[in-house]
Amino acid sequence: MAIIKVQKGTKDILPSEMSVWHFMEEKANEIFTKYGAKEIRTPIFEATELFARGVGDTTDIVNKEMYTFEKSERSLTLRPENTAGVVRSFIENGMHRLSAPVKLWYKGPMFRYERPQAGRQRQFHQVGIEVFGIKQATCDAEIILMAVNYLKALGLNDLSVELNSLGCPTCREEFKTKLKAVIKPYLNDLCPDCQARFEKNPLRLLDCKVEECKEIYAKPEIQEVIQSDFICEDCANHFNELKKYLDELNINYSINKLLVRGLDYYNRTVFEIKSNNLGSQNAVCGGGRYDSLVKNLGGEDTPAVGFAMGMERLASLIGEKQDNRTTAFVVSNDSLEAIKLAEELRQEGISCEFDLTNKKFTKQLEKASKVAKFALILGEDEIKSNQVTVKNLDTSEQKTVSRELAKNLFS
RNA sequence: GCGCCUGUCGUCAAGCGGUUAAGACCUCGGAUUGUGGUUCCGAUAUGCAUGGGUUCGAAUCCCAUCAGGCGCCCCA
Repeated sequence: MAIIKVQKGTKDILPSEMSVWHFMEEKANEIFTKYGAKEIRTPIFEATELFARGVGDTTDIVNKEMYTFEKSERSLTLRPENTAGVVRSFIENGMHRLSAPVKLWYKGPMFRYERPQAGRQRQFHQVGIEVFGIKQATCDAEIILMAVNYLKALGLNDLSVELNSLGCPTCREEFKTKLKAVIKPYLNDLCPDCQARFEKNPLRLLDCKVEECKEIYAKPEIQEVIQSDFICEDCANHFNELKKYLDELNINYSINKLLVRGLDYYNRTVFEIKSNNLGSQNAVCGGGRYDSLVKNLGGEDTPAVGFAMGMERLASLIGEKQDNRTTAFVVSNDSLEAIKLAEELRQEGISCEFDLTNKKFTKQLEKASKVAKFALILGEDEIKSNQVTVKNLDTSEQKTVSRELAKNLFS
């Protein structure tokens, strides 16, 4: 009979990898809590409309990557990202009445129907944070600080922060109009993708990888528009303030005018953190400001900033696997005494196993050396004298002591 | 959705049109019989992703499907 396999683009996270995942999750809790953030868990599926209105129905994520299904005449969708869900919860639970800022962090699985490749799956995990209620650039700075410090806490380096400002809807529209005007004469020479982008998302034209397109965008009159600081005075002030904070905080970053981000809700600050040790899917963190999303989803007008990180990508950078051996393994041919001793130790908080099949002594010791740090030898002599021999399986040192003292020897 | 590459035991693999489909690790059993991770024996693919072809003969060549990798698109 054919075996059933994991679905394309999904993966088991196996016991041998679990220490890395616990590490990422514990650090997230530890670091984000330091900044006053609280964890929130929202449902895996939401109304399809939430994502259409939230993420934006011109985006690829909504157009072709969602897992959508019908149930009882409702259209439901597995969340492709968690910002929309968190915003929904923020509105629904009246969190705008809480004292600002409201800082919410989350972790969990997301679903996108994409062609899998290295660093990209159909079910993947993100950790992220959303901060509501602050329009000042201090908040943008603090968000970036949180991201950088979290990555640092994971022991990651060789990362670069890229930053851009998209302006506000008003100045961005002006820029789009100008950009389209200079590019229009060359429209027929552009690649098919770019021709589609021209209407859909002109800002994305700029980072096309096709040579012919790059040549066109390199033309002086187009470069002039691209390099121009199109953003309005308010937006420019906001951006300058953010840069000042980052400079003072010694956070290295580079300005990337081509950094756009694919989700519709961003305005002003956008940023990405990339690793130089990944393949083409090298962004480990993406985020930015989204001042109109809460209002667009029916809430009070509330500014917000957030980011999300891909945990599989982080895990592949952390890499190292930790020792997940059981602490102790009871070696004894008296199963009853063995199970009793093992249970005593578990009550003391020590992880402990013993041989359930009552194999020969040498086999049990061999087994112990494979799965545990210490062997607890419990033979006839030890049982009689209420003692146990504790053997360190790495150093081969051993000591016979009373049962009460045995638990102090594991370290 | 598009382009290129790959698919042999749980894992890493040899194999290049005719072999009993190497080898290593892991796992399991045994020897040494209260001291393991060293050593020594032994077990483990009637099968080469799946389905079709070509051939006297296919893991080896061809086609399709599926899966994986890499790149594009997009994104974490």
